[in-house]
Amino acid sequence: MLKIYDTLTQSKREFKPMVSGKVSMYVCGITIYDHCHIGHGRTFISFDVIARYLRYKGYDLTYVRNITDIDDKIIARANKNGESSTELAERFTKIMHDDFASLGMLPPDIEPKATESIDEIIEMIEALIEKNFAYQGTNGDVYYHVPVCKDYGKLSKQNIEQLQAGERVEVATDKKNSMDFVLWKMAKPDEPKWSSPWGDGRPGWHIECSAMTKKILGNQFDIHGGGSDLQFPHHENEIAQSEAANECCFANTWIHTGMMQVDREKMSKSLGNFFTIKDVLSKFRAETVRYFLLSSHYRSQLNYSEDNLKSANSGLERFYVALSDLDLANLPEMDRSSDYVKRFETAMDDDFNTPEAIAVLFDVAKAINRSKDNEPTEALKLASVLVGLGEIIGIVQQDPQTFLTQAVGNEEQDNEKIEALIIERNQAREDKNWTKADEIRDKFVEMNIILEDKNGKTTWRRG
RNA sequence: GGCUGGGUGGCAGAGUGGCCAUGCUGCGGACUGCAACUCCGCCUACGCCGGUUCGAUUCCGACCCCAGCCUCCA
Repeated sequence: MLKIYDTLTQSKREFKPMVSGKVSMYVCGITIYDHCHIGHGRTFISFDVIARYLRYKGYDLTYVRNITDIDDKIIARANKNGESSTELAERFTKIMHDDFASLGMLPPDIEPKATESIDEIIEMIEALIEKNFAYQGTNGDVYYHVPVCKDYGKLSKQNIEQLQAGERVEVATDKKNSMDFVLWKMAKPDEPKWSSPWGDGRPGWHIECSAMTKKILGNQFDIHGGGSDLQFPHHENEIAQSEAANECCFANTWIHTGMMQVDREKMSKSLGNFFTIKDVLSKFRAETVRYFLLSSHYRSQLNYSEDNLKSANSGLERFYVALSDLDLANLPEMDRSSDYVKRFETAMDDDFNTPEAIAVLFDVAKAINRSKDNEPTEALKLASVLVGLGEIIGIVQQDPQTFLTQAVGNEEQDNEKIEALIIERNQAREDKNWTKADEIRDKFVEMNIILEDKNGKTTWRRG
């Protein structure tokens, strides 16, 4: 039985989709104007694993992840670069796709863009005005009037009075209430714009997600996710807009991921303490990064550090060392009734507990190592479990030798030279010239390469 | 100030009212020409103070500390 922690009710609840066997999931993607950093990677890898596991459980999943491709920051950056906001957004969308793919993420089923949903956005704003949840200010901007929403704050457990008490000084606007937020913003000269009943302009932040969920998944759907920093105000405002406009409950389960930290501080653009996915991939293998991101629970904060990445790499090597020397080409089907599989599923059923699930994989690896020499059939069966379970979370899918010998990040790939030196050393060993053999091995150490003499064969891997 | 989440062994990180987490590192042993890998074994834990209980790291209360949100944010 799958249980998911729901932010709205602050509890783990048994997951029951609205339509038996089908799941609709909407995840807030990014506002695209720059490179993605590893914090983005963390969130979307979490949802990648959630999507993979839902499918493994047999659900027919529709996974939607949007792109917000029009917003003040995009316009500002495009102006600075001397390109159009469309060009900027398209350029970085491509880069994002590459980055996400290199981390082993499967693409979402649908990836809607705000600029392709303007009609739906306008329709929803019209509905909100008609139902008296929104109004047009004297400057032409259209606002959502928060005090009209009687349960505003239910997701983030805030109430309006407290929020107003803590509000920061802001420039004068013609909002009726300081909590009111923009639905439609009038265009200034030379800004991108779409025509609307209120004048040429663009959608405010928040409304695009309400419009896109409705367009693609309907008024109500199973899962809505995103980073925990979106809980307030973004998701709170989505709820306010959608439930008012649709007169219907919005998402049934809310999933929020924990923030990546650097030196115990949130990684963010404004603090400048971020590492882009490309930065990290220049130093570590993509699979190591993925494993690192899954090695803590998706809801907890995760501290970025190179030591943690190195430790993650060592852990992953353990899996591949266990799999090496096995006839992986003839792997049997994974036996889903195996105890390991059951333990893995129990862990994942408990709010996608990947650290616990990975612990099961290490137990499988140990069992493989024990049986490798004397029970090859058993070892191969266990290997099928390791590879099969690894696939569900997107790790341990490479050829072991490839993983263990591939160059890391910026390292030079010089396998031929390595193989030649190994032959030279083995000749020395045959001649019982231990001094020379050890000298050659010292060279390898300098190259950060570890040799292993096993069963009369020498293999190597990068340390 | 309000609202959330959290404080576990050298590090990372799960979890549980009484029994092994797991990984990385370190130490001892087996294996090895020597190593490496692997296997076997070992080490130091549950922020602090009370309470409930036969028994609490796990439940309750107070306190201390950390992070996130309350501005754009994954």
